[in-house]
Amino acid sequence: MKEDSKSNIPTSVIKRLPKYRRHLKNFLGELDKISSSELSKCTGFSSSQIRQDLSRFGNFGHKGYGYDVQSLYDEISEILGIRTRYNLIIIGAGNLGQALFYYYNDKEDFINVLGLFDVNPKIVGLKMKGKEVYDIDYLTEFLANNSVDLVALCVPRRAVLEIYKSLSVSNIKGIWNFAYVDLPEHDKINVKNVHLSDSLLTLAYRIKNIE
Amino acid sequence: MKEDSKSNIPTSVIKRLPKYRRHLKNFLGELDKISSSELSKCTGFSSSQIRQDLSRFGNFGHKGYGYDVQSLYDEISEILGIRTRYNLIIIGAGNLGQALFYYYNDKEDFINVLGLFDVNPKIVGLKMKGKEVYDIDYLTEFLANNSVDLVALCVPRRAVLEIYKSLSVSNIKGIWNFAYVDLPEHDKINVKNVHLSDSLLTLAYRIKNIE
DNA sequence: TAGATTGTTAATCGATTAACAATC
DNA sequence: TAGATTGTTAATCGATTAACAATC
Repeated sequence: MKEDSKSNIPTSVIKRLPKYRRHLKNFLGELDKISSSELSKCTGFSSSQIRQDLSRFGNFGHKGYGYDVQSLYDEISEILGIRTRYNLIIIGAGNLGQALFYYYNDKEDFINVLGLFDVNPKIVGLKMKGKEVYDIDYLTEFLANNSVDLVALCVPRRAVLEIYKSLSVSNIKGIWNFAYVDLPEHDKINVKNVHLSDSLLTLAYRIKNIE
Repeated sequence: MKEDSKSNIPTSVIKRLPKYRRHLKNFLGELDKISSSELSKCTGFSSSQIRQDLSRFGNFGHKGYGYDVQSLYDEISEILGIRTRYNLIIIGAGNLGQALFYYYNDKEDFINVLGLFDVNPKIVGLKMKGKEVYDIDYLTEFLANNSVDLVALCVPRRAVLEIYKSLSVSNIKGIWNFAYVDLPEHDKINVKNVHLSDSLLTLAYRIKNIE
């Protein structure tokens, strides 16, 4: 990694990295090497863009040869910071919270689900695949006594502010927010607002205007 | 709407429209008018950008006054194409499919959920809020006999290809795809790939690199 | 070696911001 | 009217693409 350029990587570049990684993952064990033009075919990004994106982080390729699939995969994983493990809690154990739970629990190496939180007495205390659903009232204490890195926030809009109060004074590093409100900026906590409804609206636009 | 510029609106502009609309919605009934600089404060986009975005679609503002909240909200809804109603089916009635169902069923005017589809015999035949969970084998027939506009695709990756075959020869207008594969381009069907995992990875990057 | 393909520089293209005349 | 704020043009900034020397 080029130390000096670390923090001025444009967001547009970062957003492409997961897609590179996803396709490389498909080729693991199948291909030894891949060229930027082959990677272009499956990702849809231009080969020129791919080469320029990658060269921001180092010289991963070999002239006249291409990129080693396994090591490029590893490098991108490293850049994304997912060769370490993050402890995650899921707040809101409704359908969306459970969907994320079943998707990430024991499936992705870099995610370790510590537990879920909810207000609903009917599900508080249940165990899902060995992980407990805690009462939301226990959140602050839990945050104080456990090393939580990431929070997936899957609660209704009206519940967000109260929960955010607890989160904002904790040591968590990031919030993956699915509630349909933009969470405010925070000095120490990175927030990723995922607004599913917004993506549906852009699809609606395309349906209407681009036939 | 400026007829001639309709189809060359950049994606970057379209992506901002849902956020404008969301904040305007919050102001409905509270405020009569809003200026681009007030809208800038709550959305985080610059007032200059807001004015330029909006002016692509028409002269919605009044000099020296600002924008009428209600009518700007209506105009943006019109631009996004959500003043008509779309018939939606949800394929895959697991946690994610159900989450979308409970969120959109009878809540958003522009979405009308016709039903859900699944392979699991345990849930096929169930009714959720009056809407049935159909057997996936019934999909092709259903598509032929009903006017389906939109499909939310919430099935595991391995099930996607088979389902896509049916969808690609139907009259649907759009696919909101949550499966972790990129669906191919299609002449008549707009595809919106929502890769939640990719957004988690970009959050991981920020946690590692931007403190 | 000859062919292939990277990494990088320069050129192009597009998107954002600044500024201000028009005008309510 | 005077103050406020739009819509639009021009300037700036950033991102993508094209081209090619370096070299495996």
